[in-house]
Amino acid sequence: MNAPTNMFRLTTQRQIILEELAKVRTHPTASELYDMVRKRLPRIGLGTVYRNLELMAENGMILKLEVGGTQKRFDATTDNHYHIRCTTCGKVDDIDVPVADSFIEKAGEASSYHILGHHVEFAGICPRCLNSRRTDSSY
Amino acid sequence: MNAPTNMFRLTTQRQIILEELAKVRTHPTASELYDMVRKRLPRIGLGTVYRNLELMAENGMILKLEVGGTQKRFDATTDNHYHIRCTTCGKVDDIDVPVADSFIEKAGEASSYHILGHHVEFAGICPRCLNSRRTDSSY
DNA sequence: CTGCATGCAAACCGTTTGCATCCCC
DNA sequence: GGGGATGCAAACGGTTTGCATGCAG
Repeated sequence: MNAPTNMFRLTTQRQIILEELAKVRTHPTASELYDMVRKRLPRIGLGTVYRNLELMAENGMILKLEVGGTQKRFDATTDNHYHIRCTTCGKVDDIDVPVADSFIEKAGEASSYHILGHHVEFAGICPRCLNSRRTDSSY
Repeated sequence: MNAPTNMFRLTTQRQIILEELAKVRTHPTASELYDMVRKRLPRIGLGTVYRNLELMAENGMILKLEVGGTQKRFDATTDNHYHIRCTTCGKVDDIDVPVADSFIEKAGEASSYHILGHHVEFAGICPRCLNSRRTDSSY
């Protein structure tokens, strides 16, 4: 048999979803991405976006971020890095805190699980939300 | 006015939900907890469980874990500690890796957010799932 | 021609909410 | 008696899925 053809086809939809995701640093949700993609492919279905994001995540082409909040978010940068989520507006940004690979080692010692990876999520309030909170004393 | 009465009443339902949650180390989902509570209060409604878990989380009596996976999980231990989630069966356990408070400091330097906290989640395969995988080479 | 991929819409599942009733203060 | 809490069921929002059609290889 020849070169494995089990790699999925790069259809127009897949290409554009990937392009739009790579364009932004904001880790959009599926429906945010849907809106972005729809500007270029008005007839695409939301199901197609979900299906392909799922597929690409399985293939390691993108990251599915299972962070807090109600919706899943997607990330075109696949190497491990940490995130910060605004507890007020829900936005998720990258944060430039060095990845602590030593964590994996410690986790291996501390647990009987077979460790696969780790993720750090900071919680905070983004500058924009901070600004609109001058009269609030709830933190 | 006298002592603030804005603390909610400790109804039977609330007490039992809290007790059942404190009993286990497994960070149950709302409906797992519902099943546990129902053994003692057969007529309790799922809505009541959700409502009270939400309330208790707001009051800092319990933790709402916004970890990966589709369902939220709850934790009666409120001090910061890290978790590990089995990517196969979805179970979430505590993991005894020391909390890196220095993270908060680094995050403050690295970001323009007002940092509130952080959470570390390890991913792995739990011993039980490892066992039922002898013939699998997918990792 | 054949099969994978798509668009569409309905189903699904976890969670939230409206409302009538209940119960504690 | 009054206000919060409950049980119940319906609504909700995000995600998944079934199916007929479309399109690339």
